Parts: sequence; C-alpha cells; structure tokens
Amino acid sequence: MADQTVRVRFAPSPTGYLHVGGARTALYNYLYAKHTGGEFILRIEDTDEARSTEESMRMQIADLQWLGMKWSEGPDPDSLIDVGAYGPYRQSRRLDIYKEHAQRLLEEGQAYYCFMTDEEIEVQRQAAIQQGRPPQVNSPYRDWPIEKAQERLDKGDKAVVRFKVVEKRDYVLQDLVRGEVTFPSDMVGDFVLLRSTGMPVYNFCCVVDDALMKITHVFRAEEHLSNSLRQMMLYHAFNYPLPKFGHLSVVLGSDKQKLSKRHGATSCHDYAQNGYLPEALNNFVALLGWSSPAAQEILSMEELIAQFDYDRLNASPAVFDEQKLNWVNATHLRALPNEELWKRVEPFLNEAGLKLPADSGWRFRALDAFKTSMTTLKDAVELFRPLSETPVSIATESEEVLGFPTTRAVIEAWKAGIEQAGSDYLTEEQFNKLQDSIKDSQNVKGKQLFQPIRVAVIGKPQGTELKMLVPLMHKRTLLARADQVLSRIKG
RNA sequence: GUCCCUUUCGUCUAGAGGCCUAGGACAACUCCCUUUCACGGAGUAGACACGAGUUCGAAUCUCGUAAGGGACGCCA
Repeated sequence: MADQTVRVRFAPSPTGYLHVGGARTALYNYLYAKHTGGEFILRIEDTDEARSTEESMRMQIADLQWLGMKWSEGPDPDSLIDVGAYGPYRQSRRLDIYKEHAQRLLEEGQAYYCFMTDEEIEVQRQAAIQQGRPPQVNSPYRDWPIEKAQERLDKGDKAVVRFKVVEKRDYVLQDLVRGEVTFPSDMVGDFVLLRSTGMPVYNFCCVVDDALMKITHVFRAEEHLSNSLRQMMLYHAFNYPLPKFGHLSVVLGSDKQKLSKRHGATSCHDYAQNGYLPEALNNFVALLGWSSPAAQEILSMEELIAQFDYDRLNASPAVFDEQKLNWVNATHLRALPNEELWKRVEPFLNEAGLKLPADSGWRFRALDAFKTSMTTLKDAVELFRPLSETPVSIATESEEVLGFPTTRAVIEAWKAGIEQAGSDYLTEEQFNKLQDSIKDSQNVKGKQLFQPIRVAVIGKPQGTELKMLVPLMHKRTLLARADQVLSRIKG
C-alpha cells in the first residue's frame, strides 16, 4: 500500500471544447502521474444525455493531444476504442456496473426508491429555505420496504434511487491542498444516485469508477469540494478505500469572476487558433496555483514533470492574466529553433494566403528578423505580409512621412538604385551603400531618410530594421512597392 | 438562508514564529542600447483585508469581522 503506483485520472464531461481551467486540472494530474511514474487515465463523464456529445468528446481529446498529454488508459485518440484493463472508460458504457452497485445499496437498505414529483420537492425546498434550513428533501418513501416500491415500479411508475443519509457525524477530509476539512453529515439530504431514466448521477458514478479503476489521487476543481462529503458517504457505504483528494483553486477572469465564455477566449482551441504554443499554455496554466521550487517562470514539460508535486499547490483562486500568458508564449516562441518555428508558423501563413519563397535559408533569415517582434504565431502573418508580392495597405501613420517635402525625391532615388542592382536580391551591404548614396545625393538624414524608405518597403514607418528586411525582398517586389507608394503621393 | 473554502504589490506568487527594512515574475514607469519598432540590459514605484489574542517576537498560530468564491439539482 505504501509504495502503490499512483493512478490519477482526468474526467471531463464532453460538452464543448476543453476549457483552460480543465486543461489545468488535466495538467496537474498528468504531471503528478509522470512525476511519480504512475498512470494517467482519461475517463469520459457523459451521463448527462442532454449535453454530452461524441463530437465534444473528440474535440476534448484533440485539445488534450495538442497540449501533449498522453493517457495510458482511456479512449484511443484516433479510434476512440478503449485501451486499458479497467474499462470501459466512458460512463455511458458502464451503466450495468452502476446498476449493480445501486442494487447492492438498495438491498442493504442504504438506498431507496423515491417517487416524489418535482413539484413536491420544490414545495419542500421553499419551506426549508423559509425556515432557514438547508433545502433538503425529506422523502416519504425513505422507509418503504423494497417490495412495496417494487410493486409501484411494476405498475410503471417512475422513481429515482436515493442514498439514505443516516449517520449523524462529522466527516473529515484530509485534503492534499487544503489540509483538514470537516463536513457535518447533515450538510446534505438524501441525494439521487440513479435518475428515473436509470442514468446514474455524477457523485455516484464518480465514486464507483474511481474505486473500480483503482484511482489513488484525485486532483479536481474546488467546486467539487462539497461533493466530497457525498462521495465519502458512498465510499463508506461500499466499504471502498478512499483515494487522496486535492481540491484545486478556481481560475478567475480579470473581473475576479469565475472564468467563463464572457471573458472571451477561454478554450484551449481558441488559444491554438490564435497562435499560442501548447508548451506556453501548459507553462502558464501550471503557474496558476502552483509554483516551481526552483522559482522558474519558464518551464518545459520535462521541467514541469521533474518539479511538480502537490505540496506547492495553492488553495487561493487565481486570475488568468493574458499579459503574462503573452510573455510566456513569446519567450517559448523565441526559444524555438528556426526549423521548428517555421513548422508552427507555416499553417498561419498559408491560411492567410501569403506567397513566400520556399528556400529554407530565406525562411530562417526572415524568422531571425521577425521573431523578436512576435508574441504569437499568428503575428507572423502581418510581419511576413509585406514580403509577399501582393500590394500592401499603406498605414495611416505613413501619412506624415509621405508629407515630408523630400520624401518623393528619396523614394525615386531609392527606386533608381534598386533598378541598377545586378541581382534579384540586394545584400545587406548593397542596401547600406544605396542608403548612404541617397543620404548624400538628396541631402537628407535621420527620419527624413529612413522613414520614407521604410514606407516604400513595407507601407508603414515603423518595424523591423531595413537592413534585415530589404535583403529578404525580391527586386521586383521592391520596385512594385515603391511605385505603389509613389502613386499615393501624387494622389 | 445553511454549510464549506479563500484572502501577501494591478496580476501570478515566495514566505511553515525571529533570516522580512516582505523576495521573484508579468504589467507600468525611467534610463541605457538602437537613425524607427521590437529584443536585450539597468533601475523606480507597488502588497501581508481588518480587529483582538497567544508569544520576548507574528505575513506566518488562534478567535472574530469583512469581502470574494463554492455547494445545497433527476449538471458535472
């Protein structure tokens, strides 16, 4: 028991994309498994028939894969066929197991069939609230003998199965992140195990599955903390050993409200589409509620695995700070070798329809020129756009530059210089010489010199150094661009 | 309403009774580098929610208060 292998699980309900809060929960479980050499298991909690879809399940699996978390048990990412010795791993396929467990409790008198209608329950709730009591049900069917209930069932009446809360005592949870948490048992009333449709309810399947799947540690969101009481009761009723629980803090938006759709991008999918790196999102999200013992801010997945332990998990809520995410992302992005960076950037460039040289030497020089101005992969699009042959839009900030009295002459001299160039691409040296000659011939310097040239090259007065930019552009493009800008001055 | 959790710079956090004149990171600001923008470098500013206690000594322990969050579903 002491050196039992760690078995942890991530158990999302398939309703939409994977949320960043969910990603953090998954990550902590994953890191703990990897850190201890244990198993990371994926279980799909799809007992809510109204909201769960297979499509969502696929999306969440794709998101988890994008983040680089691999599970040793659960649905196979491609075929969706269960892998592992404790399956099935989709709750909707474990219905028989839940039924058996419910039956067992029913027979032992630890659970009962309840025929109350929604209206009856609502009346009780309101009454309880008015009297200042917790709104719990008090079912008249609580002590019905099972045979009597069965008769009604046989007549076709619908019933839920409720757990019978009998013991009046305090339940103490040794939480891995919060320490000792005490719940009085009267905090909850008799709760539903099986819906009238026969579908089990979260607290019930969660316990059955965690026990049967031999889960040793459960890191989950704080909102489940009070569920723990019900779950402890069930573990007790089944006489199953309790796993260790760690209840994570909530992730908040900038307004300190729980992160939700209102806050804009909150799904991993959104971040992927917006050009964030999975390693950056993992890194950032890991630091929301956990800190590196080495006080590192930038960590690779390997470093996270090596350093992660639950003793540095923080119990207080954390605000998701997009600015820090941006910094983490930019830092990871700049550290990528050019070859890898190009692979990541290319889909964004293609999507924008940019036609760029295929030569890898050219690509790497371009990345060197641009990567310090990139926060996300998507930023590459606007940076690379002026390098393609298509005309650029001339930025409004360029107007002032176009208004300098010397601008027209400078651009014409620039154009003439390019025309004289022997090769398709100017070298940095040739560019410098050309710029110097314009300085002398036109008698301009400072921003009167380089801003017009920059506008004639990329359409705006600020950006990457010209000596980096110009050698990346074909003579033809340079000339066309200069003409484009000159025509603008006339008009 | 009842119960549970949380509370250190704007944000993420370090901090397990003296090492704290409270440290780091992001953001902000200033300067340097730079014929622009970024990158990079150097700095500045900025916090223990409040009140009692325990103690020679409290950000750290206890109790209250306040604020925020969660649960009280045939959601998870």
